[in-house]
Amino acid sequence: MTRHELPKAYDFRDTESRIYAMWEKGGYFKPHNDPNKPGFDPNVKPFVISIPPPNVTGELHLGHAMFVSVEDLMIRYHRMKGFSTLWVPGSDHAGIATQLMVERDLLKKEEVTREELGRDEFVKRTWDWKHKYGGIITEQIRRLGASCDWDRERFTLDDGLSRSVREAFVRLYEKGLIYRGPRLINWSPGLKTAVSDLEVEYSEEEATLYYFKYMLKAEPSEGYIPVATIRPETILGDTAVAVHPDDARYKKFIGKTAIVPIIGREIPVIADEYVSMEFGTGALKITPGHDPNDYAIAQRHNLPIISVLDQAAKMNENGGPYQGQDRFDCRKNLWADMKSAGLVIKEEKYMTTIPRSQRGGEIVEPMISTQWFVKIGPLAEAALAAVKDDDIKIVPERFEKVYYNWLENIKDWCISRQLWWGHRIPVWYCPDGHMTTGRADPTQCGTCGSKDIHQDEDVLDTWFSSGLWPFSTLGWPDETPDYKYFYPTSVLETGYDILFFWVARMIMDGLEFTGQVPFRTVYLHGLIRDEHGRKMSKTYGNVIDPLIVMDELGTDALRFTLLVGATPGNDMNLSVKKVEANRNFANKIWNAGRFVINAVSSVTSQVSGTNDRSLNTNHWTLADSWIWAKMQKLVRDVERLFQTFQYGEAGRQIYEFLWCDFADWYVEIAKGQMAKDDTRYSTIETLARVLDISLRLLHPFTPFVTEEIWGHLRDSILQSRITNIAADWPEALIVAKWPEPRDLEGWEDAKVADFTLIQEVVRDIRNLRAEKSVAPSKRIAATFAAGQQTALLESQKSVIASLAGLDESQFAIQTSLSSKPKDSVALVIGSVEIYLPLSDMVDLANEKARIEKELAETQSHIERLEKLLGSDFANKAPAQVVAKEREKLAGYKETAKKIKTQLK
RNA sequence: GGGCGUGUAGCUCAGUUGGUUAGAGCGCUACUAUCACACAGUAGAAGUCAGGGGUUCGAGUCCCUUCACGCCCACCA
Repeated sequence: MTRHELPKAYDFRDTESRIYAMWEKGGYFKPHNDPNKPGFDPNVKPFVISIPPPNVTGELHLGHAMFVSVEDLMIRYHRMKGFSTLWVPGSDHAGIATQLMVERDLLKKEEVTREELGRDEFVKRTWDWKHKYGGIITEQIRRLGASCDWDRERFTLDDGLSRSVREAFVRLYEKGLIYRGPRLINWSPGLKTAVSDLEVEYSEEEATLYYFKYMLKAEPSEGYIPVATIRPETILGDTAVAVHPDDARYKKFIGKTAIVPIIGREIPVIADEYVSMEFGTGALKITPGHDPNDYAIAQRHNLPIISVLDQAAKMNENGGPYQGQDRFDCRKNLWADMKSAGLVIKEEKYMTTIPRSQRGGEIVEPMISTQWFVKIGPLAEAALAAVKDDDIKIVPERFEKVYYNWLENIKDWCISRQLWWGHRIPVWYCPDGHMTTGRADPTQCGTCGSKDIHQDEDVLDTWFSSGLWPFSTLGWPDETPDYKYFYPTSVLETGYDILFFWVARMIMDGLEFTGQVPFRTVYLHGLIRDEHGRKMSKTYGNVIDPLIVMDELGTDALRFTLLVGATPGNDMNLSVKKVEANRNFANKIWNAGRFVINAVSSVTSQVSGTNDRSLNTNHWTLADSWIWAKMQKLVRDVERLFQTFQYGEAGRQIYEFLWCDFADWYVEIAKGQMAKDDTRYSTIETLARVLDISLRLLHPFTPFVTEEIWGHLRDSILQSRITNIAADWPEALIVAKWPEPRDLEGWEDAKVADFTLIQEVVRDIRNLRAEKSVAPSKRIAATFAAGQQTALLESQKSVIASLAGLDESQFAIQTSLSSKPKDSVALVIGSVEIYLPLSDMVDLANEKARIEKELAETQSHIERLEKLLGSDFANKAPAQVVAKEREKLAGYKETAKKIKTQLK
């Protein structure tokens, strides 16, 4: 069978889609041990991740690329380790975001508002939108190489998940953990809905602090109380003026009556310790309808609550003459009127925190509104305990503190939203106001039997359904085979920015509804910023589009960059340059692979000693032993690093091994070894073995190029006459076995040390040649006086010759020399002296300077080490460490001695 | 106000049980179209590991402290 020549450069465009289709068609993304299929073995360990469901309306951004890279790495690693892996994909209906997008679209295309369409029609249109565009994001996630089980894909509004939501709501309701009532909540006037505390962002901004007079009733001699506010329009909703009980200035006013400016309403002056005497004027206007602190004070003093804003944040009927005005217009007008009335004291610029909507950025108003809440205390306690008791581990650990802090101070969760797109609250009201809920839609009031019932108009916060995600996607509340086998999931991986929004809520919900933690480990990745650490934003124009990056540089390059450039929990700065570097790495893998594959394919005749699948180290050259020892060390290190979630470091080490050890050194030496009959086949075997293992280790990072090359390697091996390669060769790398760390056999350290000396010799000669401007193609003669290393160097003569550009026919290695060869320059490495006949090309004076410089360097090392070894170090440091330093010292001393003889 | 993170080569960053010559990529300098790869190779220059103090035989790594930048949480009008 003839094979096509592999192209010189890796063509990821052609490869990626083909490979992905092959994986999907092969069914490799499915758990190999499926509880729904015959032959299921409950003893096989599952490894499960629920995808953080992207917004169904979303477009792929780097955050998605990050989580897919990390999660796919975890999944692929465990799949290769033999776990029955399941990665559940899906998307989130994203209430507000989606509704807004569809609204905008309708307005643009049909010039129609949702109110004009009506609720049913609007929801239908939104579903149409979802069916049309909902697949885009999942298609884009496939491009990243995500090995999700797409047959188990879920959507937070699909029938099954809607049933989970219903079940969860009813359970909480029945337990008394859900209640409805008027409370002060965050209101978004633009969206006309309540939002939760988490959806409000506070920004430090300059505002105006308005000082004015709160006039007192009765005799004018009693005067006024000065008060300051940032929001004058709320004066209209004041129901008290508060001062500190011990405040000498205002004590006399406590219990008196104040007059609300312009509208003339009478309100009491009260005393409350909350008021700070030092701050502002020391007196506080109390607007319980529009300020959380004032609300709390009003509760204590039984004050009435007056709302002055409507849903669009315009002044309502309590706004007196300002009714109908926008909140900011009212502020201006009211202040002007107060000025005319002589009530104004002064205005001051003031830095303060302004609450803004996370979506849209408009100023959020605290408002009294009737909403649904989850009594979160009991849930939070359990969630707190789960992490404290180590049932759940958070990586990196420092986020546990953040998590504790949030849960310890958590407030009830407002779960109702005045939207149309979402899970409608499953509660029905009769004309008498009785509430009825249930797992099925009721036909009559559960209290009075009235058939005249209507469902609550609100929908649930999107995060209510997201909180159930790890188990709702597996079939809960039914005890499905999937749920029983795959739940709890293994790792929850996401950005630290949604620790509260999502992770904490899943933990609370998981414990509440399933009685188990929803996952064992939380792995938090950082946020991606631009190359200078700035947030990526459209206004800055510094957004990197992962789709474009993948088009231009390949998916593997992007994935490797995100995985290797990041530390868990730390933000990462990304630049296209980095991705380019990793595109080069993919190409390096490709070409190293191409070399090995060609070598394997070149073996067309039966090789003796085949079918020996064990390693026969006796036939190995030094380089063979060295690369094998390095390889095994890498396998051990990668395993250790993976176990501790240090994926970046693992990736770096594989990169370094493949590029520096394997490609730069071993492959170069292999070229020579393959030219000789006695080492040809064992060299090809070693090349193939090392490449195979490297590709396996690298596969979770760069799945496409490794799969492609491995496939060619596999074919070439199965077709060649070399059969004694100890490896399993399944049909695809994605399901190949993860390399198991081997025990050390004892010879490794010595071989590595020997090879390191060869590397030093080669490097020093190359260095000298470069320094002396010897043409790289020129082969030069050499004489070695190698002392104890004579046998070693003699055995590596051709390796040294080819790598250092020596002429093997004029290359002598002796134990010692009676005299220094004439017209030569010398190098000294420990006890090895190297003479190169270059003196015709060099200035002898310079040459002397070079040697003197080397001597000086060596002697400084000697001094340093002698000092070190003369100190307490020798007594107190571990013997091994001391011995290592002693060895070094001996080496330097040897070098110095030899150099000195040169100078004579 | 509380908590956390970061500060290592010109740039972007690694460096997890403290081991004595601090690494990578990019960029820079010189050389090389050699038969895996110029998306490459070889060689090189470049760092008082933010400052100070401490623990230790030994500190980029642990402790204290100062400075700079960033983030999160929090009800002071």
